[in-house]
Amino acid sequence: MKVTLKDIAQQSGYSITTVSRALAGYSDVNAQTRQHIIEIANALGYQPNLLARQLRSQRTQTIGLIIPARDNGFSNDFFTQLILGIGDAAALENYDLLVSAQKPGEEEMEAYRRIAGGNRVDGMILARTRYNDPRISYLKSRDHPFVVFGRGAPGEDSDFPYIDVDGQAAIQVVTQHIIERGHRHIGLILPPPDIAFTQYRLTGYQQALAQAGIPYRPEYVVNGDLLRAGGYQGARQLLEHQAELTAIVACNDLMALGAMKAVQERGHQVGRTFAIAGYDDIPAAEYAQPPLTTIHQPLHEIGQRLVQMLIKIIAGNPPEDTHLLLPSKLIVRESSGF
Amino acid sequence: MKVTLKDIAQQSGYSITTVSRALAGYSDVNAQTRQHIIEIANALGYQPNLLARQLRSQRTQTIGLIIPARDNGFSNDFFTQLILGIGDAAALENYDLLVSAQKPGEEEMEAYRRIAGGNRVDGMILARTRYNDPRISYLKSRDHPFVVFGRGAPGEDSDFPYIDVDGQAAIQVVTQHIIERGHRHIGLILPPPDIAFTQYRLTGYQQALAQAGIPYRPEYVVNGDLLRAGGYQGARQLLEHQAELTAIVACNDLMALGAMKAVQERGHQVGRTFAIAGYDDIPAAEYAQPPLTTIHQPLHEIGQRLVQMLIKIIAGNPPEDTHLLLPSKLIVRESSGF
DNA sequence: GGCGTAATCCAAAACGTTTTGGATTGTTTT
DNA sequence: AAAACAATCCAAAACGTTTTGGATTACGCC
Repeated sequence: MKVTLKDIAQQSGYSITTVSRALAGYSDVNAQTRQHIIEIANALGYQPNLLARQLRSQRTQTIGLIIPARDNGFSNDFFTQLILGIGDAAALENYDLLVSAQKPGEEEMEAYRRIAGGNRVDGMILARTRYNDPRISYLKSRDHPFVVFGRGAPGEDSDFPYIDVDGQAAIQVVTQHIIERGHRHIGLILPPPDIAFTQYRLTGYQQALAQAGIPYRPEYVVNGDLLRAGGYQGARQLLEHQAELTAIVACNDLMALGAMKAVQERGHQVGRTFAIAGYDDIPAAEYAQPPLTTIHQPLHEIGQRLVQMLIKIIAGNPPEDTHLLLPSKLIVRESSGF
Repeated sequence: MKVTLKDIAQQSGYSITTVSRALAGYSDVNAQTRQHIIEIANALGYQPNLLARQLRSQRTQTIGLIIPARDNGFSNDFFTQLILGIGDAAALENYDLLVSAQKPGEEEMEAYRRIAGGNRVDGMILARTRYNDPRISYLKSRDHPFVVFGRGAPGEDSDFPYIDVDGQAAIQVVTQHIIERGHRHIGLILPPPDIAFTQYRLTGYQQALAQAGIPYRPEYVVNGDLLRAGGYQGARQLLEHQAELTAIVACNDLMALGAMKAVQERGHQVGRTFAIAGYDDIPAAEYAQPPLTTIHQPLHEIGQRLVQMLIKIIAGNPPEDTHLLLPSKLIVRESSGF
């Protein structure tokens, strides 16, 4: 049977209060008494009921995280990596993780209401910000602690705590790298337009072009679904209408791999006659043929920082700077040439 | 501020009991009253406090899962895939997931005690069984519902609910496939010996050899750490002392990829003069050069079945068969020859 | 003897639900 | 007119903690 404080109290002859305080280490209980109580607790295999403790103390030591359910059309590589980083960091701080898989949409909002509104967690971590994100408005309106991986889109005011990678700079750097390899006609495969970071990536691309004195041509830019299929289709579309292209930058690795296939099918030699670059540095990027030039984000570190920032916010002393922009790293591999 | 049943009771003039029963849909409350109460609840933005509900009703609608923290030396591809499967299935059944990242060892056991013993979850899912697994003994002794992905090792009695993939058959099939390609000197890179499934894999390998009339030679078998480095080292060791080898079967893809590197460094052409196969079908396997022949496990389906079985056990009516052995699939790619 | 102080203990309230076991009406049946 | 019944409501207990605000005792000091 479950053993409770009451059982220990009866067994030891002390009150529930004293047992509780003995086990919690308060100084107003006699050393011998405490010893005695601890022994009984161990003998009975006492484990505190965390629900009761949480209800009473109004703290859960838990962080909530809602991830997209599988069939949403997005790659999950990204989220699973993030979960690991968050999970590791949370464990170090003695927090657990409450995870719920939901499709974006009404069910997802319902999960936010249930988990955040239902007091199951002390704070939440969101990712992949969308335009006018209803999750953010909800949490803000409820005054529920949260941090976000990803700023709002350029137009929006991002007055919520976030950590982001400077995707604009990253795409600029990778585009610049492609330009340095001698390319002038460079296609771009963007994420869907409702994702908040899409605009930053486009701007980075435009900046690199401008810096090199290459005119920006909108017909070189398409949107993809962040999956391999989207990259494949996007690349085919580009190649069909813009035969002069000799390079493509894709906004994530899966799309880059899809694009690589389309480019190869068209007879180009990726890495020799055609350059391709991605973004994310997923494990498959390293093993692609040719290996994919890409942008590496420190996901594990990001997870840790998200947790640390959230915990400070929960504790009521948010860090001075709740808007963190982390740098990423260009990983040059063979797909962008030699 | 948080709005509770009490607030709705005051606002509406009814008692807390009636408010609770109205919202829960009991038939002993007048239709108009219910309507009125529901309206007030909505107006106030009422969200039930789940901690209180769980404490009172002794059900949490939550499944616990403890994953290895990052620096444990194992690949996490496997676990993250599993989390997604479990998360999706759990969401469908209206369960949430409580995840904690812990290094195997005393801290991990502590987490089991805290989470299972502390009433935070209705049941737990374990994976990667070890010899004489202390987690299993603990949960059994506590009578806490759980299911395991992975049987006990051959010698042990696996009298706990589990779902496993028939790794013995899988390795037999892949070894057989290599033999059919004409190889007679086939190395094997096993997982560490303390993992429960290691023995099954070895047996499958031996069976395939025996079936083909090839003598088993223990010097063809080494253990690796389930990481790329382990595969690399294992393969180097094999090649150094057993120069006659023309093929290597590795017990997971990461080790296979490491082995591939070692083999290539030695001047062999993988897929032509040398065959390599892995196990897991991680995303990188498809993109490896050459693409890796491997074993695909239906991880998403496994996650779903684990959840369904666990939920039945929690409800008190375990399914007839709590020992499920699922088949896997051989994925033939170029690394095993043409 | 009265008073302050320190050490040790505990009853009761509180966290926010759900459930139990009626209580109170009004209506129908005998 | 009494009895049975249906409809509607609710007070109080319970889940297992933590915390508040003392109570009790023993002791030293004036």
